[in-house]
Amino acid sequence: MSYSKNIDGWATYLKSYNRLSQKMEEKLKDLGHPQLEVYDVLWTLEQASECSLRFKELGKKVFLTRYGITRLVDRLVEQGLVERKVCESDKRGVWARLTSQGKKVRQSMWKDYAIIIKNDFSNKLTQKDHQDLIRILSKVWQED
Amino acid sequence: MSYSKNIDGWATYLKSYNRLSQKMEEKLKDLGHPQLEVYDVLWTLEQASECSLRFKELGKKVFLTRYGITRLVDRLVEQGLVERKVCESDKRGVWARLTSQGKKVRQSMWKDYAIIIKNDFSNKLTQKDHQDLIRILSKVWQED
DNA sequence: CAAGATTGACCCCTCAATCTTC
DNA sequence: GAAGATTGAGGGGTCAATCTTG
Repeated sequence: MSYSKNIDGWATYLKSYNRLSQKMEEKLKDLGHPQLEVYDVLWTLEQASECSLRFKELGKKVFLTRYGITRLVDRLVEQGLVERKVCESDKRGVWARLTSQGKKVRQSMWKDYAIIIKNDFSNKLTQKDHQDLIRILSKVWQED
Repeated sequence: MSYSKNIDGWATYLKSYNRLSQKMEEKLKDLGHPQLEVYDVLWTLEQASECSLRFKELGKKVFLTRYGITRLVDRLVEQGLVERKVCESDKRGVWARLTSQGKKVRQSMWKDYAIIIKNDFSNKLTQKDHQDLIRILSKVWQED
């Protein structure tokens, strides 16, 4: 993948992300934590009002495709990290709600995750690097 | 994920990559192409001397874990894109070699992939952005 | 019929166990 | 016994078909 300078940017982006995220996920797993996707769901719910979101909304906010949401949440329900509740005002919808157990698990993950992020990512960059990176990546992707 | 400025950098990196790569993969799929992982393997082989690599080497150069290599290559062999050959000097090893059909498929993918990269990534950044991005991301990850 | 979610079938990945060759 | 690769079982993603409610 080295046809031109512009392509090299993409190649570096692709490769650095995959290498780094794989390495970090491995560390989390070795510490007995769930995958990053689980963290993403738990954290997304915790940020929401009353720790609740409709499946539809949750699917949009999380990185996963909407296909996976039902089954992923099912697993979290089995583990007691999330509750589900049919929406009363529109019975087509379903709410997912973070349980107190779910909050504990997220906090426990964060304790290690934060250290990993700092060691493998943040501490390798200067403040200006961070600013530049955010500015540049925001150009190729904007929040919904 | 907004505990501090340093964490925000990671969060932006994570989210931008997942959103963008998902969108680009979708476009490739809609055009009837295989997944990016397949491109990665074909291109890695094409760059190698005589379009051949040992499985071990291929697994290291590609983003995937080594676990997936046997089965992924099996699929590519079934599709006639790759050949396999036992290594004569060390019969524990196996060589994977890109076929002419595999070259054609990679070129066909690249025709569309290059356009997608330019539209969704390269053209949104300045030359300096590209340089900065490569410089920054190289700090968090160095090639083997 | 549309929206939201679930299900079934299929595909692929993961990991540990295994096989062959060194 | 170690290195390189394969296999089987189980987990999980993907997509189309389906079900329910609006």
